[in-house]
Amino acid sequence: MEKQILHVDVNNAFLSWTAVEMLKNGAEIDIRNIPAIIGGDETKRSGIVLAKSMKAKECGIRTADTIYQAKLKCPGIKIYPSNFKIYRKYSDSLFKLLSEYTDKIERFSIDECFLDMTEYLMKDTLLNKAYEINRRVREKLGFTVNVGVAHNKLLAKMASDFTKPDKVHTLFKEEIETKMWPLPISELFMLGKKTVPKLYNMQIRTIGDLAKANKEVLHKKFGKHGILMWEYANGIDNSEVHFEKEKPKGIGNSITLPENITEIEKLEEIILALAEQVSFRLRKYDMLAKTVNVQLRTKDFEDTSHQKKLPEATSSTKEISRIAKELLNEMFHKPMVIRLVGLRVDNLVEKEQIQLSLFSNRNNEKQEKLDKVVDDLKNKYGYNKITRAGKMNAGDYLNLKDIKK
DNA sequence: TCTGGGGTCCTAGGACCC
DNA sequence: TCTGGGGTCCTAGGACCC
Repeated sequence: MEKQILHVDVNNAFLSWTAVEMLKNGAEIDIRNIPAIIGGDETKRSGIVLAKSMKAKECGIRTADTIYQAKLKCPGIKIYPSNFKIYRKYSDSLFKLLSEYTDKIERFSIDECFLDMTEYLMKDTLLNKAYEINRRVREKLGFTVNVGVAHNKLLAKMASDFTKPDKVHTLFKEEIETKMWPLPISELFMLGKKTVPKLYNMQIRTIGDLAKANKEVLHKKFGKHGILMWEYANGIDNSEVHFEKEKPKGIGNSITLPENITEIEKLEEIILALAEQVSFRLRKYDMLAKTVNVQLRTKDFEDTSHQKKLPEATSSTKEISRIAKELLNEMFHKPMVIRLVGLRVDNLVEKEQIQLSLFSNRNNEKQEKLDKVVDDLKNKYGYNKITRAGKMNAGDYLNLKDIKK
């Protein structure tokens, strides 16, 4: 049976949400109507554009531009800081409203949802629902969304990306040729900046070109990705709306350092702070990790990473930081100049499953209790207030405000 | 004061086993 | 004296997404 899918995409999410919040707090101006961006902090060397207003877009500003570039393109641009706590709040309000339409919602990202509306079989009914969602979000929540309507997720997502803002678009099978095939391949979901030039060299410029290209040639040249892009170009996507909450497959935190670091001792302090952060999040999910991974980025943007599989899954801060330090020492050699340090854990398993099948040892139990005491304090008084005694506060380097869910 | 941070999935090569 | 070959696990790196 054919599915009925909606894709709901918030227009300029971070900027719109900031605008709504500012208006609520009595602001005179609506930053959606002026050249404005949400940007990182240049003094912390995280100066990139996270979101832009339509007027900023007209200046040629793109997401992920540096703030520096944005100022060149549009002198006088207004810049506002990001605030993920607020984004979460508005994202939740959207999700709640959409939940009135179906339980089968997949939260694809903080500002995008897929809805499986297969219960609305009549095309007119489905379209009416799409328009109703579009209108009610605007009226009740104060920001706008695009809604894409189609028979699968890929086409719904492509549709919501057509003209913006505050629009409803359809992309049914019979519309693929006229609405999607003329678009440049760069518009196709999953075609990024590495693949697009390669396709250009093969004289494949539009999504239509790709749709008509030889599938086997693409397979040979791009592997699985080649098959995927050919299917997407032809509007083929049989994936389901994953409406059930999924456990994370990995958890990581990384930090671009305010200043480059050349001393391994300092890197170790950062690693410790990251380990506290990552293992805290891991324990919040009641999960254990089997793999620890450390990433370094040099001043020249060269990335390296080392990882290690553990003999036993763990969520202990001490254990994770111990492994991470080993990995760091493997990777680091003088005279490296480090810009970014990252720590992530992968191969996660649920704690319950492990504990049933393993003898727990005394030492682990003690460590677990210690971690729990610290976690409870952090949950009660806020993450930043509580740090391990002894060390200088490596957390000072880290931007910890966003990690609490 | 140029280039974030959090994810998922895939690939290729080496080790190891039968 | 001509070096199989398939399968799995692990690691490092890369591509893509928002």
